[in-house]
Amino acid sequence: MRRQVAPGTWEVHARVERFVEPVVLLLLSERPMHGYELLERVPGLLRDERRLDLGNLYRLLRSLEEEGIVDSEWDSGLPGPAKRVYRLTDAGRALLAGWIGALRDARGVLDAFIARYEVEGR
Amino acid sequence: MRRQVAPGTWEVHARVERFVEPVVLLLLSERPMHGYELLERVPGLLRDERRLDLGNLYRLLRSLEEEGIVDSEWDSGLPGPAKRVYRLTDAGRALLAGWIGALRDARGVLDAFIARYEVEGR
DNA sequence: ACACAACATATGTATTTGACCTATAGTGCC
DNA sequence: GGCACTATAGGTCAAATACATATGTTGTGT
Repeated sequence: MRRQVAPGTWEVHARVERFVEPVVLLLLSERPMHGYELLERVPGLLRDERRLDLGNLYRLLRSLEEEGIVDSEWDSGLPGPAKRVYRLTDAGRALLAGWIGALRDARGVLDAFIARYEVEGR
Repeated sequence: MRRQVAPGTWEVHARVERFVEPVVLLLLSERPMHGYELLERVPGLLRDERRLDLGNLYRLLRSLEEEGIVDSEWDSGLPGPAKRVYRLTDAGRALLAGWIGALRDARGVLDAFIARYEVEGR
């Protein structure tokens, strides 16, 4: 999140808590997908602000399934090892809508913060 | 950060990790202040997205001082108990600048995410 | 047929961050 | 003196994230 690269220069990364969750939901809302494919596609929405941990991604998927936000089935039809394909449920779609509202709020907070910084002669 | 208030309705809060840090830095960049005053002013920039923990705020201030990002002195002149007044150092100003850049990036990530959600017919 | 890289899912554990709770002491007021 | 308020501080626990390792399958090259 932050580290001093030289005296007077900081490398800072600002990240939204649990942001992988809405990213996974959005991708699954576009079409069903298996974990490994999410692993490849999630970083596109995170924009290298954070590297995705594969262990935590698989854990997230299983806990979302326990909550009824996604469901899954094994797909052994296609080439390669069997994949567990996840799809968004109606509850998942509702949760995604909730996330969108929350993220809009967060953007408002950021806007206000940055604007206040810019007000002062800098 | 999220909880189901009714079937089909989620209450979600999206928060930037460690956001209290840049908020404290911005407030101290405007003028020196003591911890208890920050405790009152920080929530204005957080916009009730999160409640501020006083224990963690004091810990943050002391760790920022250890890193040379702020410095402090006791002020027993004014009415009321003695206060430790913090002011931003040059290193602190540099760190705040780093945070601003990071927060702009985070806002970009949010914009892209929300835009992608809106593209689909919803 | 075999080695090997890539695909795919999964578990274990440490560290960091944040939430919640309690402690302590000075000051102003009634 | 008792009480609310100001002010700083520490302890502890749960959640979130980072880092590391395990395990089996499939496709490709030789």
